[in-house]
Amino acid sequence: MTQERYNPRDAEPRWQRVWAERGIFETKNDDPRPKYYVLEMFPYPSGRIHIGHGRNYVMGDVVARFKRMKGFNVLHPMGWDAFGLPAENAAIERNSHPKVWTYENIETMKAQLKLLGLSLDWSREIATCDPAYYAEQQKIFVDFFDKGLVYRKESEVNWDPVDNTVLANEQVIDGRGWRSGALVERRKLSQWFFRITAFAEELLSALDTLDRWPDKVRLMQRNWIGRSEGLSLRFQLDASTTPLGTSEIEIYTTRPDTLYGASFLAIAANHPLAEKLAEENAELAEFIAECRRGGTSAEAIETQEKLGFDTGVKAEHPLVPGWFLPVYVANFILMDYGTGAIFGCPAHDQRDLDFARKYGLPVKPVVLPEGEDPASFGVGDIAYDGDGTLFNSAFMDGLSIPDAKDAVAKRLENQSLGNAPQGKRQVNFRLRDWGISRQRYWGCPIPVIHCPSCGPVPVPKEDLPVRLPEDVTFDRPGNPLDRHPTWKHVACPKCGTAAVRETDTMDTFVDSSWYFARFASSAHMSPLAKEAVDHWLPVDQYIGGIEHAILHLLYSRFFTRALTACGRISVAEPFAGLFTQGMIVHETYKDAAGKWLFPEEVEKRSDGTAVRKGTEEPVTVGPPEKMSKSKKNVVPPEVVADSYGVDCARWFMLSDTPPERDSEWTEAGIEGAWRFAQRIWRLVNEAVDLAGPTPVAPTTFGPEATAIRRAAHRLVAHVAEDFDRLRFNVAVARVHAYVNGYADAVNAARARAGALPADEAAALLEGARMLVGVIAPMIPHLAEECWTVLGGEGLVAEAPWPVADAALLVEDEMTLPVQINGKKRDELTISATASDADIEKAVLALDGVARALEGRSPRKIVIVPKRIVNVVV
RNA sequence: GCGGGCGUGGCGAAACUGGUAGACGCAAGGGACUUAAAAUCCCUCGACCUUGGUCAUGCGGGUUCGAUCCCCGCCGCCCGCACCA
Repeated sequence: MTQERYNPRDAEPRWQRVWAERGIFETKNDDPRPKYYVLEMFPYPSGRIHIGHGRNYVMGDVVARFKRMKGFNVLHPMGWDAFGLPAENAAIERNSHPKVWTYENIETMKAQLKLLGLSLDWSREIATCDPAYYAEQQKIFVDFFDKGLVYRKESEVNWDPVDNTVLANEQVIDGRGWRSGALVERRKLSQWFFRITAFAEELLSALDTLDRWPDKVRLMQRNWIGRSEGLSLRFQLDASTTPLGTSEIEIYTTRPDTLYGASFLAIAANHPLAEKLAEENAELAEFIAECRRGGTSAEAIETQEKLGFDTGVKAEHPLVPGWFLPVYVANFILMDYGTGAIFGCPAHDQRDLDFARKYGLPVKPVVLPEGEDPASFGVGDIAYDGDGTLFNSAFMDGLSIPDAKDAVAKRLENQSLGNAPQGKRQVNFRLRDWGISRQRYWGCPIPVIHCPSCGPVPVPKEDLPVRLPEDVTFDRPGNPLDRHPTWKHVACPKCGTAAVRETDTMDTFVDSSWYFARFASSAHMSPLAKEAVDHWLPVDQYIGGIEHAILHLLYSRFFTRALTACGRISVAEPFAGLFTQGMIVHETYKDAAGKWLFPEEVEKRSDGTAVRKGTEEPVTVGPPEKMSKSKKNVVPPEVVADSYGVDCARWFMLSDTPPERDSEWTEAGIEGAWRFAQRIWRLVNEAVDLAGPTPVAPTTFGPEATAIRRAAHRLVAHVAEDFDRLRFNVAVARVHAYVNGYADAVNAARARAGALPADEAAALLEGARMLVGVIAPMIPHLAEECWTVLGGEGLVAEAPWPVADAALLVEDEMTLPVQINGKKRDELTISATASDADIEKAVLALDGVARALEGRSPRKIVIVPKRIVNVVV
């Protein structure tokens, strides 16, 4: 018999060739079987792939292969999120072109991905930087424009005053530009926005329909959208303290009930009133300039020291005539949220309290926690934001918080300021419209022409795409499109006068907000063919990193709605099922000089120390971290493919760690996978050897054969369940457990004198076939090899999922743990159909129970069906 | 700062989300086979007490016949925060 080792270096490329030659992963849109769309978030072509990228794709591949076996017409495509900042950085650093760099990376990474043996339909491959792709995106932009979903407004960017360029948030390090080191400031720019807030309510409420999304992601989106019900309220300003023309400030609050606890008003540094006041007030102007220092990110703004500036303006309390509150400009108030102005109630808001303490403002509690004495209750360093009853609040005294909110809203709705109600109930969202303008070259051009007489005019669809010019240089900072000698100069499509193109390009999140719909059309179809999109969407299983939980997924949900609103598609939600996988981490290594080393440069000693391979030079081993090029803790797929084979890598990636958690890549782990692969290969060969040529199917099975069959059928049923729930680590554990039992059966069969009875031979072969079917989605190459040995028909990649016989899954006996007062004292094995009375009787007869009872009589016996018995004394 | 998550043996974890805590794997130790090694196979493997117990799921409380799971309060680590993708 062939007891050679399984050789992945021979088998893996061979099977990959067979799959490719037969085109079995190329999906037809007109296939009558039920559809299943599985998609992993497409990669940014950053250079080279490492095994850490692979986990995502391998998990998707298991799903794709499993669903194929289950009889679905599976769509499993791949593409490239190819626009973005790193290509421009590479262009600057190595004086190459972003396009050249990007396509070189795509070529490399595609070859690497192919090594993994993924069942991808490469015929639908896309790259977002392909004009064929972004042409459609520009059409979508024009559709959105026509539908009123695009508009222009001013918003702030990170400005590097030395390089005179806009910086991304990640390019701002500790408030300074990453190249120039200059202090970054916020600067206003006119930019394009998608009106995502038009769908805020729906994006929120539809989260309830996404029952195959992780709760945590839905919660994050809910909080991000941040619907709140509150009151918008206008404060009259003391005319003697304000410049002409400003007589009021409008604020938004979700806590109007605390209005009697107000001690100040605060407005954003870029609030129109602040800017107007600054014209007359040099000190304030200086303060505002100070506020503008630093980046635009919420993180930067909210972690900086809270500062305020008393403008001298006084605002009259709407409920207490003659009570004036000071108006501050504060660096933590965001112009983008609400009205860019708040009233501060220090007793019941921590940020307001910190501010009040800093500037010596009064702190007056108006909500009394239950059980506190109104005479003595005070607030120290911690604001009270809990439940309670209103006090110190005139007509609201004694009311609950919700009742007080209602009462004060009613009062202010009926109170006039100017000719309008002073207060208005208002639903507010934290979600802001999506700014898509980027002052960069390597992105999709925004198809707009700015005409001096017509204003911004969308480029007519027949003139699309607006192509990126390729003759650009990156020898100085700024956007090459803007300084290109000819590209932007065009005639206005409306009136023909000399006009200029928009030189901003789109946020790369736009590219990834519809790519999943692009895959629905095969290569020769139009890029967003409605029929195809409506057929394939939603994606049945989407897999990607948790870092995309909010932005990418929310933008994609918006796009689906906006495209539907434009009549381009009819889809409610883009992703019916979502799974967020963890990263692969690896130890890091540094040599004596502190330089990072690749894992293959390091030799680990049995005493736990490590040295540089082939030397005595000590190496410092660091804790496992996310695989990254910069720290060199990466394992390239080629290295694995050339040694253990990619099946072992796939098996290892699926083993042990739950897929949503980070998983550590270790040499020992991959060795374990190798041993297991060899073990399967040996067992399958041995089973074929023992059972001989395909035996006649027996009609009855003896106890040995039945035991083998029970285990196999149970394996099939359990693993199918595990795959459906994406619990790959549990599936792997089940396969291990099964193989342990199967090996025992093979050993027993071998030890048996004489020929193997036909029923056992048949059971062994069935057990092997089922095993191979079950592992096929996970380690497809080895499975094909085993399938051949077992005489399976065709390819296992195209074989149906094995069918588990329900009759073999039921147990006729059960073993119940027996507890006394919640501690396990004994076990009871009894017929699975035993009644509670039978169980009770049998339990009391147990030795362990009698011993534990020590003559006492049980007070109560809790019987949980098929689970446990607890005797309470 | 705000929002979200995670925490179980030496290590990765499992436990059908209220019912035997530690399945399965890795590492380690012992043994068999071998001239030897590799490979393979068998056994041991949370801690503490000499059977049987006691203690153990980050820490401290609570609810329950029973808590890794639910509630309250801490500690530590990770992710996101709108121009990284």
